[in-house]
Amino acid sequence: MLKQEIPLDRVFHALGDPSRRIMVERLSRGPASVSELARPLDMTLAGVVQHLQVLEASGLVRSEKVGRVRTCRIEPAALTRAEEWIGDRRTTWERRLDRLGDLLAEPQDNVDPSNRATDLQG
Amino acid sequence: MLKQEIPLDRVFHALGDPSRRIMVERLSRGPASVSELARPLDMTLAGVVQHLQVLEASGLVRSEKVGRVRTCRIEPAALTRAEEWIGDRRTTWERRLDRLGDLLAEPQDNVDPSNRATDLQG
DNA sequence: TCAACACTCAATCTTTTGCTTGACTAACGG
DNA sequence: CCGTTAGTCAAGCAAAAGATTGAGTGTTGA
Repeated sequence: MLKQEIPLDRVFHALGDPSRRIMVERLSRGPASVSELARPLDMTLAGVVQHLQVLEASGLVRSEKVGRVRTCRIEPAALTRAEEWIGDRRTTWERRLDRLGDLLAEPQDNVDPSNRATDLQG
Repeated sequence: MLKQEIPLDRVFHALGDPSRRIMVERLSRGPASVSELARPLDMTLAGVVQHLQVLEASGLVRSEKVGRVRTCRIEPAALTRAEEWIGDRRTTWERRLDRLGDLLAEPQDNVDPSNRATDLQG
């Protein structure tokens, strides 16, 4: 297995830096060399390489060197996992709000006390 | 406007910490007090409060104090913005791959040189 | 052949994080 | 009232992060 299931932790952490997000944005438009990634970044090349390492460790980016240029490309799977995590949270609270709505729609008299709205309010 | 457009930067940064993600997970299931949030977190209450501050600064969480208990609840909008950012990246590279597919499907002779696949490979 | 290019590596430095401790305040609850 | 609960605040501290510098390597193109 080449996909060694990198912790979501690293993915979000990697996305937490603005320079790295700019790099990801660029790479979503197509592969790029390290220098290309560095161009918009007011930072030394060495700095960019360090960000690149974080991105690779997070599984968001993959790169390979041919000759003297390293070509980087995005790894969609990692991005998708992060998106899914957020989506899961959304589904959770949406379902909660639905249940809350149902309870409020119910007639006041006829409520099973073992199924109160106690920890649903919000 | 109460929604003062918090930078995506803070949102991703906030999600980059595992303890904070656990807090967000808990809050997506419904509102909670600070102590409740602290329960699964092997950390002092003071530590949790600091994480909470980061979450509030990111717009992911809102809280209000009644009596001596502070009740925290999730702010879905911030989460959605992060999800959308990722979604936008996905759309960008999906479209790119589509264009690439079209080009590969095209007959070799009949290609407009001003519209080459040069920076589409990947 | 050789200068320019595209990195690469290691050391260093500063700032930001994540966390603790300890002292403090303000509700409850009996 | 007074002890417990629930949080708040300010230092302080070790570790991680973001960046720089400077020196070095392998490639490429003229």
